Amino acid sequence: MKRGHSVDRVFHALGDPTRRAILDRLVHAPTTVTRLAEGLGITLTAVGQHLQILEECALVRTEKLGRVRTCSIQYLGFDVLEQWIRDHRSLWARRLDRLADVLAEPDERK
Amino acid sequence: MKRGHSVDRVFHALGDPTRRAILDRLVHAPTTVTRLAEGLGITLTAVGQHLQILEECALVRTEKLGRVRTCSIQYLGFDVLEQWIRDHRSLWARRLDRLADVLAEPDERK
DNA sequence: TTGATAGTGAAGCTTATGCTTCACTATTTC
DNA sequence: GAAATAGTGAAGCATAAGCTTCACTATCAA
Repeated sequence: MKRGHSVDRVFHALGDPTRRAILDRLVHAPTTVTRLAEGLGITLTAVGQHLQILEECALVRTEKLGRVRTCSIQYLGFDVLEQWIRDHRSLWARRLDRLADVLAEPDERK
Repeated sequence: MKRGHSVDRVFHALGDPTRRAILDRLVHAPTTVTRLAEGLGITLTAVGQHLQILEECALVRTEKLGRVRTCSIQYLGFDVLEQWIRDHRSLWARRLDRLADVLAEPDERK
């Protein structure tokens, strides 16, 4: 599927438990592809596929030195996520305010 | 797929753009299944399926009165999401602190 | 009571997703 | 240089996800 917008990609990336497990791991310390694969009990290839997705939405950054690729968490993607929540919270709050206004209006019933 | 934990379900639910579109709609005001279907250009059935998922992870609450089901946003699910981010941020911060400690240590090189 | 309206349930279709295997390329290390 | 190590790429596979259609139920309205 074509994932256009960044919000879209971040949520899609985080929708998978294995990818969140990778982040759980990286949040403690950077690590290599092989170590991730060992910890998760999946192949190197599978990890590589997840990493690609995580990199595309700026949740992870990787760097290859020699033959070993080191992965670390990147907070850019998380910011997108937080912004989304903030936006929704503010709309939600505004709606509650409107509701409060209505309720606060003088009782016009007879 | 069996979705066990609530974090798991919330992220999975939010991973789909149509479901986020539903929330975008509901954050402004509660609405009915039919209206949602019209706005999204999909069938009532499809909306019903999405609603079930959104309800299961406490992102939406619905109530059927007569023959019409009214859907409204529910913030319980969002709390799970925010908590997850907070947890990761704090771990991330701790890691940066450790790094800072290391960097702050008196230079022992000769 | 007849007809329209609002939604539900089951089945099936198509595409996406997560994973594996196998072959292959770089790097180290002995 | 030979053997081990770290990772990549292409192909394929099973399952899941998102939809639709069609048949059906429940409610409201004339």
